[in-house]
Amino acid sequence: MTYRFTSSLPYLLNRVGVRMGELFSQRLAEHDLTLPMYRVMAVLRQEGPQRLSDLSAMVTVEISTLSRLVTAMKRKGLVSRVRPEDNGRTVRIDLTKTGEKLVDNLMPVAAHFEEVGIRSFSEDEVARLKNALKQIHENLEEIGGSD
Amino acid sequence: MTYRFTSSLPYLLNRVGVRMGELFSQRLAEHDLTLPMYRVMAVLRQEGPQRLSDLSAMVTVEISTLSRLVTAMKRKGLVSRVRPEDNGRTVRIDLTKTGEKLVDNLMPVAAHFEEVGIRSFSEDEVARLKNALKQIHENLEEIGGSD
DNA sequence: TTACAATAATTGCATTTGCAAATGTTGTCT
DNA sequence: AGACAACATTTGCAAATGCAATTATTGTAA
Repeated sequence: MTYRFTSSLPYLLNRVGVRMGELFSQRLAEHDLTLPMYRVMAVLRQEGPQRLSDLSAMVTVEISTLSRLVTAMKRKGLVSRVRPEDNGRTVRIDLTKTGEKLVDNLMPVAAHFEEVGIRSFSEDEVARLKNALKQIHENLEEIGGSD
Repeated sequence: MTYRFTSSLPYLLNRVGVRMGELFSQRLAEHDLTLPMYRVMAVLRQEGPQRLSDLSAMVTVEISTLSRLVTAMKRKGLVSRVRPEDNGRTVRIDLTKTGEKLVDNLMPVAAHFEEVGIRSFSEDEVARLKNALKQIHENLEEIGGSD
């Protein structure tokens, strides 16, 4: 069985990922938002306030990039950035009311695009797909970049 | 049933996609290559010479970005860029012998990482997963960015 | 308590990216 | 043939990204 690049997992993943991102980004642009900004807000909405490094792991974005992104979001009034008095080297990022309202409006839009993508699938198939993606991620976590 | 961002398809897709990319990129760096460069080479290897715009669609990379990327790859001797005499507004990108050998060495490495990711799956499950990803892409293609 | 390692976040700088505008080429309509 | 639209690629420029170095704080061991 020969290896076909266009049937490889990274290729297929990247392709749908980029496509979904493009579609949603067009909507986000109407609110002067970028996809990474939305992701940050969505994580904060779901998980509550986070340290920068934890946020970085959750949204899969380089920490230095994220630091600057948070600065921009703070300027827009979407998040707050506080240094807790009990640990002055960390920073606590939280959603503002504005950010909260915004992300609450946007999540249904994201849900819609997802709906379009999986339109032709049964609930069971969707569940299997998502579990597979989680499992793959776990399998990949096991190798630290050495193997 | 409430919407969970971290269970959403875009999130899960992005997460594994980025992770796989990071792992493979480390290997590519040893050859002074980037992930987009590898993708270009892999597509050319599989599909043969391509016009820039076709290549752009295949690798899901902005055409202007790709134009510059091809320039860099040409400088490295990985690809050639020829303007066909029968159509002077297109450009024909092709792998050089060097590029061909390189990508032939790298594809097994890519296959290995894929293997690690799907280690715990049956062949049948993998096939279903890949079909699902193709199907989702098709479903998303149907909306041109308006809906 | 002082010195030093470890952790967390930010910043400098070079590279990459993406949009829009520009360039060059082919097709079409009169 | 001439004018103009459509297509394919490239380039200008501003914004985003990633790595390495820097700054600041906390933990630890003598």
